[in-house]
Amino acid sequence: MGQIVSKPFKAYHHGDLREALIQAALREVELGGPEAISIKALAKKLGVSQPAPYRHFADREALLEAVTAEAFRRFNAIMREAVEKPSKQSKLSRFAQAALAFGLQRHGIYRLMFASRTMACAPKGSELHTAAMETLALLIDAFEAPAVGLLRERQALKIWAGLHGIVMLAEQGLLTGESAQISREQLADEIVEQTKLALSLALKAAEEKA
Amino acid sequence: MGQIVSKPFKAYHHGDLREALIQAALREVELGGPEAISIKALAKKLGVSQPAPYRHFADREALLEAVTAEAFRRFNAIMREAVEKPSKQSKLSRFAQAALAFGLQRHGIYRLMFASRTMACAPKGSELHTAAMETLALLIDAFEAPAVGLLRERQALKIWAGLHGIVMLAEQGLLTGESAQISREQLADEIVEQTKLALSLALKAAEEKA
DNA sequence: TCGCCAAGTTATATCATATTACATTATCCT
DNA sequence: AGGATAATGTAATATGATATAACTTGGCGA
Repeated sequence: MGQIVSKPFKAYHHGDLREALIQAALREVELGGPEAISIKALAKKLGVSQPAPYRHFADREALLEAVTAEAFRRFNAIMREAVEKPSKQSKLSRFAQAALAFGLQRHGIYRLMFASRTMACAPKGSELHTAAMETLALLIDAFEAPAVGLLRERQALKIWAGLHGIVMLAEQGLLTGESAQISREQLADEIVEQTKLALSLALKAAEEKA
Repeated sequence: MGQIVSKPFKAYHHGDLREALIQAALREVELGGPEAISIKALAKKLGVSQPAPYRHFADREALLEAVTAEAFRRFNAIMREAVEKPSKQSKLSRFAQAALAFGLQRHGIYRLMFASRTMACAPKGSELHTAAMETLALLIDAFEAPAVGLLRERQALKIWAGLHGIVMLAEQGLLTGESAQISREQLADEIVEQTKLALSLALKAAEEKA
């Protein structure tokens, strides 16, 4: 679509600066995380003046929001794909491994989505918050268990928290056990499995009551 | 000790600017997190010139490191106390609840310790990394189970990740389930319990093998 | 085609980090 | 005691980022 690339002699108008900013910012975030985004640097890299971006975004925070939204679009697509793709593992396990891989490999973007001021400030009904809740919905959906909504949701939150914790702690260098290195993937799998077990036990208990 | 307070007429020398900076910074962090620390603002608040802090810290990052170290000292003390204190709950549960409470109530400081660039950059043998590993050691210690070191460590890491995930997601506003609000404390307890269960099952399996 | 408006530009205000050169006090050594 | 010297403060300034104001350009519709 908006491939304006074929214009080396600088036109006064960029073509689609807004989109170009988002894409360039995403690249920066991937490397250095949210704090690596600098309006000034982006403008320079795109060959426009520093204030130009302010025509498209009220301030740095607004740009971050747009970038985060785009990041969520991509991330949720990847998660959806991971869950759909047929494999020997369970949907839940595939979701967990895909999320873990994304969080570790593209950690800058992951942090933007799940550990940034931008998200923390996003109010409950906002586009961003909704996008994040969509991720959660995918996770809940990946539970191939005949569980009541609320019970299943609780387990999903436990898994989400566990995965998030693994990603964040690993990147902080805090997941290194005493002696042996413990596989983060295996840790994630154990969390999935033990939570599945907890769910089935809770279901059995509820059944016996009835 | 260094209570220099009783000197309203400004002396040329502050008395103990280094310590004062750390304490003032801790207060700032408690409210606004790591990024709320501004050398300039701190200097102003303490009534010294902007460059004065640089006599005691090479740069902003160095100050953050010192603040983080102090934060860990306090946090680990609180965790130790929580584990020791006799109560009906298990040590592990007490640890979990205390850590959760700290992470939610003093979230700025928590982030400095467990989700800051400062910590991410701390090399493996550093004071900071060691302090964090001490926290993990306390958690492992709270496991009142006759488990082999490595197996117990794995479970501890799962719990740690789960707790960390709860704290971080909650503060991001992402722990809100669809309809009902789910207690974070209860969620933490469930993680502790299901991990305990996983440990006992793993022990039993290992026993049967022998 | 004329004029308007979206999207650029230059210039500038503000603020934070950090360095340099200078000033003052504390301390230590004879 | 007293003077050199190190420690700790200040003033002045460079650098780099966000953001705003006022001006300019050029595409597009009436």
